[in-house]
Amino acid sequence: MSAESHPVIVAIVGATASGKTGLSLDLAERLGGEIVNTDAMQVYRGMDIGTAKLPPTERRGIAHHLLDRLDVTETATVADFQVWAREAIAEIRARGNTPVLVGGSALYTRAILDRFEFPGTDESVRRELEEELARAGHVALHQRLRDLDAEAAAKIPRENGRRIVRALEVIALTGRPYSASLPTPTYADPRTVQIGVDIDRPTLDARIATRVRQMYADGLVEEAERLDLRFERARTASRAIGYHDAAAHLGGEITRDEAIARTQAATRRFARRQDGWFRKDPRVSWVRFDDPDRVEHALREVAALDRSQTPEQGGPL
RNA sequence: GGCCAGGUAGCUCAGUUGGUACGAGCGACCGACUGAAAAUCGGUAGGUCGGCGGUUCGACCCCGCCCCUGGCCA
Repeated sequence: MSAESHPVIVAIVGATASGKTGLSLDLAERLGGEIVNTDAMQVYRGMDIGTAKLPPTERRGIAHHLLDRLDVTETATVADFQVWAREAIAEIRARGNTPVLVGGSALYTRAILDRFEFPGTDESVRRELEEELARAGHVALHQRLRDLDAEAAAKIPRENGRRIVRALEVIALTGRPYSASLPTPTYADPRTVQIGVDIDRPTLDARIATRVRQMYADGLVEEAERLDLRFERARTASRAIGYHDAAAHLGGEITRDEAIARTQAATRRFARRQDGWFRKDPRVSWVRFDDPDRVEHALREVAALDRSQTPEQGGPL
């Protein structure tokens, strides 16, 4: 297949509950697309209600990739996801279909779309640093980082133990300084378009409130009980919003209403953070969540890119 | 109706032995972000300290009355 006929990569971004899913299905239908999940938590099998995973019956016969890939006891990582997603995109394009990425994990999306390389990891190095963090505290570790890599230390807050540990890990592994800031966004494949779903906060907050209540009606508490996401056995999956609140209610620590309120608040905060990520990316084209012509607008963006790119510029990933 | 406890930031509560609140957590708002990212972390804005009178140089803290909340007794 020649480069110029390679379908454009489309990514739908935006806050949770903004309406990304519906738009992505419409676009996939119109473009001959397949969906690639870019949500860090929907990769887990069994985490359905709490992650608002689209049930198979509602997928309109469109292929969905990178859902249900891991057991909750496994650790999801951006680096793995980057590889999987790029493989999926290449396969979809090889079939002549358009990859439509959908999800709210901004770092995942950037890692897939942009030139973005991860320096590697080592379990024992990491564990040692984490133990040291717990033992000596973040001030001591930050001091050490400053001795080894003053530039990284200046960019990573002293209080952020997590990022300090990662910086020290990379330095230990590569012997080189750690780049503590994000690279200038550059698409790995120029034939990429990002569509953001724009929604006002009062409406978004109302949707989040409704969604969480619906999750409880649909059996989130039972799902949480079934999955048993204790941190010791589900290091990453246990961090998903909603499950610990449901578990706390299950354990009688808080009422159902308190659990719902907490999850709604956490989801709101999450949505704000997501929005911040996508808003500052100038490459995103925004469509209003309630614009009757949003699908047409999005299609126009894709078509515009198709026209403007020459074959030489648009190589496959 | 009587007694007790309490009314301090949007919420839950600290606190001042009378000298114009170091308030805290949560929330809200803004921001950072390269292998857990639905994570991790930083910053900012919010208070006539229930109301009205009194005592005092000065009261959120003392006195009186009133209103509200919870509990107990009738």
